[in-house]
Amino acid sequence: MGRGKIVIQKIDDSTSRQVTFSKRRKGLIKKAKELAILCDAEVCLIIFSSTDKLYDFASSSVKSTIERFNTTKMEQQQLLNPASEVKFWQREAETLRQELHSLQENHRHLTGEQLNGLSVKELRNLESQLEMSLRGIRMKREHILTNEIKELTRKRSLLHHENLEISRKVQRIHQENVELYKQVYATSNTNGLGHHELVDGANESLVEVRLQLSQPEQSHYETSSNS
Amino acid sequence: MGRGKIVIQKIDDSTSRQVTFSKRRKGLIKKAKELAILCDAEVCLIIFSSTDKLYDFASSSVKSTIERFNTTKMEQQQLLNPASEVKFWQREAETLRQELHSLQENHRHLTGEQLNGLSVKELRNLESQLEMSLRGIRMKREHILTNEIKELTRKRSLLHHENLEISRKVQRIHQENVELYKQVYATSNTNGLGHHELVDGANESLVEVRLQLSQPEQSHYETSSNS
DNA sequence: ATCTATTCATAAAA
DNA sequence: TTTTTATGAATAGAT
Repeated sequence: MGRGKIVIQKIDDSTSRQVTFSKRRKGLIKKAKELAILCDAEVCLIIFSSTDKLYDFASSSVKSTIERFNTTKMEQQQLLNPASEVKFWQREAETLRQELHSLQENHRHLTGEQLNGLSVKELRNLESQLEMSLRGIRMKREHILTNEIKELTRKRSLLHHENLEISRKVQRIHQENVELYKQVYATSNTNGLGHHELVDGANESLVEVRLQLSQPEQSHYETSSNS
Repeated sequence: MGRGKIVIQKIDDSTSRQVTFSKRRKGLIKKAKELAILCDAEVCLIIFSSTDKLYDFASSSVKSTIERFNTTKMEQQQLLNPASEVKFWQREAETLRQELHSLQENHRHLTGEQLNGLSVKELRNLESQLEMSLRGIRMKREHILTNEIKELTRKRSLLHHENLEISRKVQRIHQENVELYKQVYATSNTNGLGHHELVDGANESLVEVRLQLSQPEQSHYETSSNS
């Protein structure tokens, strides 16, 4: 009941996990209260958050409900002790066996083996179950990819700025070289060196500097790092 | 969430109370499970029905959660003991004082005294709160009246049948009287009694019998018993 | 914390 | 109990 269906599995993002915990805890306690009042029941709810914080609710009191629980369990055991402990474990085993069986069957259905004897409705349910799982997996994947893309975009922008900075520096250095050349040309115009050779030399060093500085910090991602 | 809004108060009809208990218990346990999984929390739920039947759920186990609860409470007390027990009770008192205050204010609002300083939205909420209460009370009253009407209808029908039965009996007696008269008339046609007088006498006794039998068992309701 | 578009839970009836 | 259906509630995601 929200903007979209969700898959029931641990929420990865700790912030939204916290928010959901807050909301659902409130809802759960409200419903526990309502059950107690509407149906005249004794209800007790104990919740430990993932950060070990304790929340509880009890229609009478936690202490008395726990005591009643213990008493009831004791009585059940006493009723059991005389002779029928075997019966209890037989029933327990039967329950577990049934659960196991239905789970095995469900597993066979999910993997697509042994689909015989399923009605159209059951097949539809199966389909939606698989679609839900797929959706959960895809959401997770997309979430990871989105994060990676964000990170790459951030790095790209950083590199871009760095490059601009360096271009400016190189421009300045080039300008300085040109100035230097002019000075040298002006003061030693009579020696054997040609005008063009000196200018070409300045341009070469400029190119070298640009190539050296254009490869800062390698991305730690395995994807291509062309920006 | 159902075919109609309901008021949160003990359900009178034991059958629907049972049905609601069944459904809501299931829903509550489902939500407890979801909270545990989604938010990685430890959740434990203990429910005693109004017929003392025990239902429980725990994300790990009831026993371990109760132990953790006790441990946590102990620690809280130990942290409290050294010097700050006073603080605890101060906070407790402050909380209670605030609850009391807000309840008093709400009471004044509900009774219509002191409505100053309330926004339009708050007044709308107040209205709907009162409407809810009214609805609850009216539903209760109508339920009682419906039951009374049912009961009265049942009694009326009973009385009707009884009356029919008696009418038949009276008819029979009347017939017998007529037969008797005929016999008497036939065997002693010469005495001084007139024909009409005897027939009238039979009719009178018929009327008397009907009146006597038409008022069986008084209704135990305080309402008028005209059927 | 507040707002809504959605999904979910469930009251009533069968 | 369980299923069905119409509706009110809870809440996921966005703000």
